[in-house]
Amino acid sequence: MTILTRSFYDRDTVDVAKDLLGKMLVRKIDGNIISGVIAETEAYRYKDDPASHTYGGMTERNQAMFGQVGRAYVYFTYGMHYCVNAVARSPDYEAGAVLIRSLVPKKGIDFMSKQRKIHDISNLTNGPAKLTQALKITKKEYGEDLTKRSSLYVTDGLEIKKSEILSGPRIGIKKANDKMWNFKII
DNA sequence: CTGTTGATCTGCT
DNA sequence: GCAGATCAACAGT
Repeated sequence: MTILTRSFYDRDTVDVAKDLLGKMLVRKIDGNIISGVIAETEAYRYKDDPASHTYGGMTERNQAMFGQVGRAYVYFTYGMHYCVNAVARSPDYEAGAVLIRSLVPKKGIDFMSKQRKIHDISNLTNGPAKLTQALKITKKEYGEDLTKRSSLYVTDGLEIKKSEILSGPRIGIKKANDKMWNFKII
């Protein structure tokens, strides 16, 4: 498995969201290797996207989305949940990131079960806040470099054909529902 | 400072 | 289907 290079994230946020489907998200922690195939993503941009955290400018919380591409943007929401994004945008664009919504567990299923305190594999990482809990991703991973063999990175995975990608409106948001920026594998 | 809202999940009805 | 957990950003006072 080869790690995706910085240039992979150096393109339009929506294109990167599509291309991340089928790739492997790898987490190294306490000597454990945990990995899963990315099965669902959402693109979030900037001024043309009222639903994005960055709409309205940079804040202390969202500054990672304005920073170097290929890094992790982790945010806290609803008082108890973390969600993880990969910073991605074309070079002439100010901000953007891809929310990783769902994984198919591959390695480290024992570790994930322990984190989530459940044994139902199909319920382990099928939601944005579930997968961060399963992979033990917190604000410590804010800004982690996904293009290096660090504690969190993304590698090559399955080949996904265009006909296998389903797009639709993003889930759980009320603004900008005309943007079909949710992508998943059939 | 105060009140509202939210890229969520769980558990109960 | 809906309440509850519980916090950061933001708009308003």
